[in-house]
Amino acid sequence: MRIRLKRAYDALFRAFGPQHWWPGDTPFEVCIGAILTQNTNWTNVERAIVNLKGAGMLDAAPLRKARGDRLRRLIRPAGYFNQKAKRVKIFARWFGDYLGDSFENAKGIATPKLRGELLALNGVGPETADSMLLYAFGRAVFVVDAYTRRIVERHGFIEEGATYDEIQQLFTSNLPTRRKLFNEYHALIVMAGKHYCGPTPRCDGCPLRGK
DNA sequence: GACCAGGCACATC
DNA sequence: GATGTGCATGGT
Repeated sequence: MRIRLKRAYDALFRAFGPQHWWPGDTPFEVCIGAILTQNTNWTNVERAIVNLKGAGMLDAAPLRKARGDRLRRLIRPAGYFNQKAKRVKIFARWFGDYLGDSFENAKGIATPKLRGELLALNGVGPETADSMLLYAFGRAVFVVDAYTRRIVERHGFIEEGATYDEIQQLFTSNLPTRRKLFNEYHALIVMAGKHYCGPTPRCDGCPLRGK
């Protein structure tokens, strides 16, 4: 399995090249993007982020102060705007209360502890927490999303119906624990998912065939 | 018009 | 513990 996962990575990297993820200017923006992209197309999220940025609202303090109706209007294109407006506010509050509005203050906190804190927030589940940990906090955590599940199930890396934790362990226990590797691998999986491994498979030309 | 997109919380059994 | 449902926009 170790060698299969490495071969799959190499094939994806050859096919797509470096992805330079996460698409976001600041760690805080990455966290907000992680919430906004829940079950939603990224292009819709981008509109919401542009709106927030234009309103000077892509920071913890203004988000905490923002009126609900204003916030909902700004993030509307990302869908589920009622839920997501609450979740973004909750995250911004936690970011101030727990981290004093600075990612620097997370430096001394062990990754499992930090993950637990994130998971305790309403609106932050395993994928959102792990995306934040990897792409905003710089921790070596493997992100499992819908594409990851489809790909590892279809290509027989794991049995169908595996849990989030099991899929995550498939990667973390068979790859060196490197932040940059986890970062790139997840980004490449999303690319493969978009191009070849959607709900209806388009396996012709998929770099993972036979891997 | 159906289906899909980088989930999550909550109710119910 | 497993399963079902609501949440909502914009592209194909």
